[in-house]
Amino acid sequence: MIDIKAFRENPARFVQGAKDKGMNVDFPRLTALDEQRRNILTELEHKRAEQNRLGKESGPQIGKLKGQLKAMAEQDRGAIQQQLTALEATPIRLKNEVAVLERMLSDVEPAWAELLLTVPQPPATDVPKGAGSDDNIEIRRWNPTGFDAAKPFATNRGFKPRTHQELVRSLRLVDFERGVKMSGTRHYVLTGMGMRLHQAVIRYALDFMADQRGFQPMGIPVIVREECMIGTGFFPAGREQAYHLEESKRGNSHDLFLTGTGEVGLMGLHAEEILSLDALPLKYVTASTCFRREAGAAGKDTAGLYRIHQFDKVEQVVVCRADDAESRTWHKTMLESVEMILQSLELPYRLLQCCTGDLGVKNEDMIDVECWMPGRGDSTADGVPSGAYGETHSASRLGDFQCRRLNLRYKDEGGRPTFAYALNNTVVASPRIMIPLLEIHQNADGSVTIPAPLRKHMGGIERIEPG
RNA sequence: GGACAGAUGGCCGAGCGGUUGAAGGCGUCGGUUUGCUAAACCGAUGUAGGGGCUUAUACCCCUACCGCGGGUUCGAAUCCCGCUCUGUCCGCCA
Repeated sequence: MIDIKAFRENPARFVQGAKDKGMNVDFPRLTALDEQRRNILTELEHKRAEQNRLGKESGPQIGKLKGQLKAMAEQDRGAIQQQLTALEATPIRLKNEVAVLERMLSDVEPAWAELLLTVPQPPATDVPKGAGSDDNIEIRRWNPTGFDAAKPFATNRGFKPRTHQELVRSLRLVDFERGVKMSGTRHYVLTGMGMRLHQAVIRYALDFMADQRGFQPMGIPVIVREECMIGTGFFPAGREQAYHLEESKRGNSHDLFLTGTGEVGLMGLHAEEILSLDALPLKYVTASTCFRREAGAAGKDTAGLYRIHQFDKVEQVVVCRADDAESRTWHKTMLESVEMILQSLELPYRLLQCCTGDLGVKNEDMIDVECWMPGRGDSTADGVPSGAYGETHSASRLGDFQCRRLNLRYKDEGGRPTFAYALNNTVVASPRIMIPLLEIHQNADGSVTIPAPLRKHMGGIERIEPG
């Protein structure tokens, strides 16, 4: 959520920000509602102040007179009753006026709040402008020794690559048919060494973050209340992306939602809290199952492990002081962890600075990491895929957008409660990462070499052999 | 699933329908005293919104907040209704 005060002072910044992100927000309506709301509020507060003043002045008198009235004989009550009526006239008038204003407020307030939630965080000033992912700017590439992703796989390795779909079938790592039988399209079953490879990479990433990078490992709920989804900025915009458990229809108090990323659980942890300065920065890492409906992605990446409804992800999150420079430093540090892991797995990758049009509602700066996947891309004349980079990671800086919604604050040096800044970044998401893992490390004989760091999590084997 | 009990500030814990943003205690911060520490004493110590003043802090004023939402009343932490949450006991259970 944006700061409404910042919006009043400089609406142009938010209007431009939404425009650069390619998002439509009814700003004139927001301005109008905000003004109405403020005017009503001001008047209401004046009336209430008057009420309070009278309550102290004439209130006790009224009470005394009412007491006298009770103790009196019928015929003597007239004079006192008159006094009472006079004393009560103004408070009763105020009461009615307040009621009218309150009704007016309840007309504008909900619409105002709802609209405010839809205003996106403006992109950081140095984020390149652009319409969509085609305008993202490559920052750098990395290749393992002996492999150059700029050249075809066959040139690098001396044989034609199999796609991950072919590999998981011949190596019996994934059973798509039974996955679909049980749960429908975009579902799958990990089998045998497929499950072990999946577990190995998740476990390796979590351990790496905990042991080498000082992040606190957490196990968090993946079933959460709506407040968590709104607080982390996934709702209302992404409502269609989340699985919805309609518990209220079964007589329970709250509906629940399956989270699409561990970020929701990690950020929800300290919602509604005021942290002490020395508690920061929070550095959390979690491994959690993620659920995505992939609404609106019909027909896209339908085959294979690329786009699926359920997967596991190791996610890192940092909550730090409201300081732009500090947030940028953490952004680099988090990405460095990702690069260390990808390099240790010997996967070619590149970093992309996302342009304004590719940002979401909640982030002001985002860098995507794409791994080279030999089985992706258009097929060449001989029917072999050309290979292409595919997104495997995403690292976002959110400013205070998320913490503002979550009401997550800390006491700054001067003791003032301040909304913290938040960042999040994929450490590794599997099975998607298994695509480059299998495709890059495949051998001419159809086997796949397991990168050294994963072997101890796979019973010590070095290769997955066909058959 | 059944039966009870409860929800008040950073924490514990009082609170008659009006003078209670809320006693008392603890904690924290500042000060005094003191070889140091400790103790003692004095003072301060919630959040949000709006306004004033200001270059900006500071400061001043107003409003709201005693789980949440309604209601009664001239006036609600206090009375009434609904909801949520927490705890305890019993049952069931991976």
